[in-house]
Amino acid sequence: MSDETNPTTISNDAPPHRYSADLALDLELRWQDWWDDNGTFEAPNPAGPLADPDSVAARGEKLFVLDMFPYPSGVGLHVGHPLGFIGTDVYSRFKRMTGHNVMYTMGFDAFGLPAEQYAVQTGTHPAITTDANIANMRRQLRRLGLSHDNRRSISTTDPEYYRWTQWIFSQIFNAWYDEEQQTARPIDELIAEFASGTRSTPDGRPWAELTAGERADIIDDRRLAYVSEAPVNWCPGLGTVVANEEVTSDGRSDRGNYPVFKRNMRQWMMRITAYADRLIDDLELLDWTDAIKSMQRNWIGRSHGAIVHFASPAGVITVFTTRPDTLFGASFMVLSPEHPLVDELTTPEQAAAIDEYRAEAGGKKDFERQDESKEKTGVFTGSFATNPINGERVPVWIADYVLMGYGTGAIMAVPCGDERDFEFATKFKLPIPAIQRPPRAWFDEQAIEPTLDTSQWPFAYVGNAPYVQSSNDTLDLNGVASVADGVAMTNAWLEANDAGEATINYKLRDWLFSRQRYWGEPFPIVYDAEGRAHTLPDELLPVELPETDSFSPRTFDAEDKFSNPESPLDRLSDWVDVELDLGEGIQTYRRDTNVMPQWAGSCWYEMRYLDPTNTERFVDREVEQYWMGPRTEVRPDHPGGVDLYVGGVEHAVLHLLYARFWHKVLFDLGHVSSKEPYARLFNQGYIQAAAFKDEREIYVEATEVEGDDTDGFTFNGEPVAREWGKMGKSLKNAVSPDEMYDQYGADTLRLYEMAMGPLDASRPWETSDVIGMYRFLQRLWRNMVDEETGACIVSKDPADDETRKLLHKTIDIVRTEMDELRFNTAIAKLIELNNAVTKLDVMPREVAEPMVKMLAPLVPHVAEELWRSLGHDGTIAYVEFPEADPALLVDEMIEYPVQINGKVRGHIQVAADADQQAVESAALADDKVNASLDGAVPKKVIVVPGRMVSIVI
RNA sequence: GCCCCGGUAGCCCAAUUGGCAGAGGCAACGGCCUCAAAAUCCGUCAAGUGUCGGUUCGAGUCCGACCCGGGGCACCA
Repeated sequence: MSDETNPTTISNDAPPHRYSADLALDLELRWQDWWDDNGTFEAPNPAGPLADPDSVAARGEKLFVLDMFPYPSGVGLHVGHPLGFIGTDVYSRFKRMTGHNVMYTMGFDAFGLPAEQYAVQTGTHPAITTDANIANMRRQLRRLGLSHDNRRSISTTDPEYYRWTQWIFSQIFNAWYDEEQQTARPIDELIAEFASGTRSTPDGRPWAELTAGERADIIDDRRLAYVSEAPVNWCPGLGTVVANEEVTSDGRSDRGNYPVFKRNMRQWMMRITAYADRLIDDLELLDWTDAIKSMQRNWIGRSHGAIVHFASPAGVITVFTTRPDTLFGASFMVLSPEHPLVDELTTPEQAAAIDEYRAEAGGKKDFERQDESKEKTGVFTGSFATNPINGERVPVWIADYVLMGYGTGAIMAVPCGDERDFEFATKFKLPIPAIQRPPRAWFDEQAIEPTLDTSQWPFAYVGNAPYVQSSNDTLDLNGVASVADGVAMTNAWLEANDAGEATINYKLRDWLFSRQRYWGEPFPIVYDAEGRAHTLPDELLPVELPETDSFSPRTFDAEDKFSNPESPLDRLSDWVDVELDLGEGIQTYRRDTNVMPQWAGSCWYEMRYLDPTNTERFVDREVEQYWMGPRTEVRPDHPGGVDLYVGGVEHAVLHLLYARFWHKVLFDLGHVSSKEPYARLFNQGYIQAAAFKDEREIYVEATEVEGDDTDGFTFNGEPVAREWGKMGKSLKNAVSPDEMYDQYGADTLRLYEMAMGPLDASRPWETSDVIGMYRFLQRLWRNMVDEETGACIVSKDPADDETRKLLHKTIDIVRTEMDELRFNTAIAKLIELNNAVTKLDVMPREVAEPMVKMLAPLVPHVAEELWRSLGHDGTIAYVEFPEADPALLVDEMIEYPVQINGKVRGHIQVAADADQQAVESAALADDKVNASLDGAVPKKVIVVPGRMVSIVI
């Protein structure tokens, strides 16, 4: 952009004290320094190293405002990133002015793949690039004027931080889940129960008779963090395993988009499934959007049902079903091709077909098998099982529509009531006995006569309907009114006959917690000569990430699913082998060479903000209680946690689920008083931006595109197509905040981002719109400061009544809107007030002072400057926010619109305290109304007090 | 296919939750200033609320069906 067309470039004759980008730059940098020098935004703690109890008392009610933990990216910020940060800053500043002690800071989630991949490419140690990226991001954020308590900023990569991440891991490792008490407990208590005999061992032998190894096996099986040989997601392209939550629905890694394969491997797992019920049930206590809650419920996937045992030549086959009441209709069984009983069930005649099918299924990725549109396939094993409810002999098949990873990996097929089973039965000519009589309407819809001959049915009937052919000697469902009753009766029968029982099944799997990478937290684990895992004692933490030049895991051809992970730490034998005394005398141990996933550091970071320098504990108890303790005055079952958590919706089932899980473990073990980390969650929208593709479908630099909607867009004279997408490098449509600072200053950028729409809505970025907010600040400035001399020009004369009323109405609305995070409407009201004052000859001080206070949260730099200009010392940050005088909010006269049959036909002025009869009389006396009535007699007159009059004729 | 959001002037967005469709900003147009222009300033214009139907004295708002856009889930037994 050339200087001639830059709207903010001040020409030579511009007044010296006009609010310009240069002036904004000057005062913004000055105030940012001032805030830092004076520790303006340091929040006092009630106890611990940052204790300042007097100040805590003086500040008022506590409030913890939190942004989602940012990753310090190497490419820097674009204007889409700070949307939420500006929102939390405005809110924090507002709350400080309304009597709150606000906890507000920001740290960096700095472990992870991008820094490591960059290190591999450039040979620079990830610690160096990470530090540089953090420094750059701190600079960009500081330039925005965010009111962070900088003493509390942390990085997950700092050994003083990950020391406590490792400590928490040790706590989880040394804990087990007591299903009866529904709580995690220290593992020592489990050992004590076994030792004392209050809990019997799995095989019943006394604890004292077990070998050390047998005892350890029993204990290790119960830990909340455990090593297991289980199917995991192996990603050769990344050279590491990844969690279920990190695999996209098309079977690729969410980072890097590489294929992911199911492989059995020995890996660390976290027993998050123990918390499945509490993670669902406690959603009730949270002030989160229904969208996020339903995503979490969906991911955990709790379904109530029953397991049913079918006898077979290979032993009992257990299935999970949500409809045990349909057991009479189970006419065959289907096992997943991977089911362990398949070999034994397969008859010699069927062996070849089964082998072929299993080889084929095994060669497919999960997502290929889950393609719903594809036709059902399967092979008969040759064996039959026995349906326990009616003794029928049912054929056992295998098919890839049954997944080993859900339920028991085997189903009872009820083709008349399940569409998948119906398709399968139809294709393979298996019997489809009817066990419900569908309603007449259902047959009418299919345009067939009602019949129980299922060969006439086009598909399965799913729903509530009377049972038929559903009885044996001891159970009769025929005539039972509802599915719920049928289920209950069948469950009772199953239990009475040892054929199954009611149960709950979850989609959620345990969390795969180890990664074969370099740039992450090392595990605080060593293995003894028998290969048994031990936690290191707390005094040996942190286990620092060893120095090396070779940060890369061995990666493989992305499709090479038979490759094996090789962690970078494996290669560091000096580090791996370690001599320690863990109570058995000095011995040689081998360190665990995995690192933790990136999510580990973000599972508890908000608590470290509270007490960042504490060397005794991850957070002081009293400090945690103060900032995050349950607020029963808000609601009796308040779970505690952060008061306002702002971030994007993309972490719905990753970070938010993992962090809740860790927090609950810490709660159970008595380390924190809050049972949830984030009491209120607000999902901010995204800033989208136009992106342009040329005819080769390649994105072109958006800033260099010319043209508009109606005439079409061109790039270098060639036509290009517009689309909307998330702002970013890949779409070549990023706008850097630095550009905005140069052109307008940070206050204008802040104001624009807050004014362009509600915080939770996604909206397109329009650089050309930013100038509106800049003009507003310019007008505001001009109303208070002489553009020639820089002198304050507000008048000490009182405001006229009308202006005063407008001021108080504005105060009233702005207070409410800011409290509700509706900054866009608050800004509109402030502009309206300023526009009204602009029309006056002078700005009265009576308006100027409250106006500056109201603007202080939004545009803090210019507000501080004007506050000084108005003759005040110090900062405006803790000045009390204006309160409206209720007497000035009511008008003496009210204008009522008068409707006749729904159309506005006139207006009347009535005293505000007039009763309904008086309003009605005034309406009927109005000339225009009478003219419209034209002699007609009103049938009805409706007076809505304070609103309108409606006449029906 | 299922579950969430959202659809209001050319554009971004308001509308006290059933009460006069407009608060604010951009753009456009006109004017002041200027030799001229930019910037600033002053003023003006603009949609009947995605579609169809219903409830009501009165519907952007409530109900029903559908269309479009964004997000999430999906052979989960």
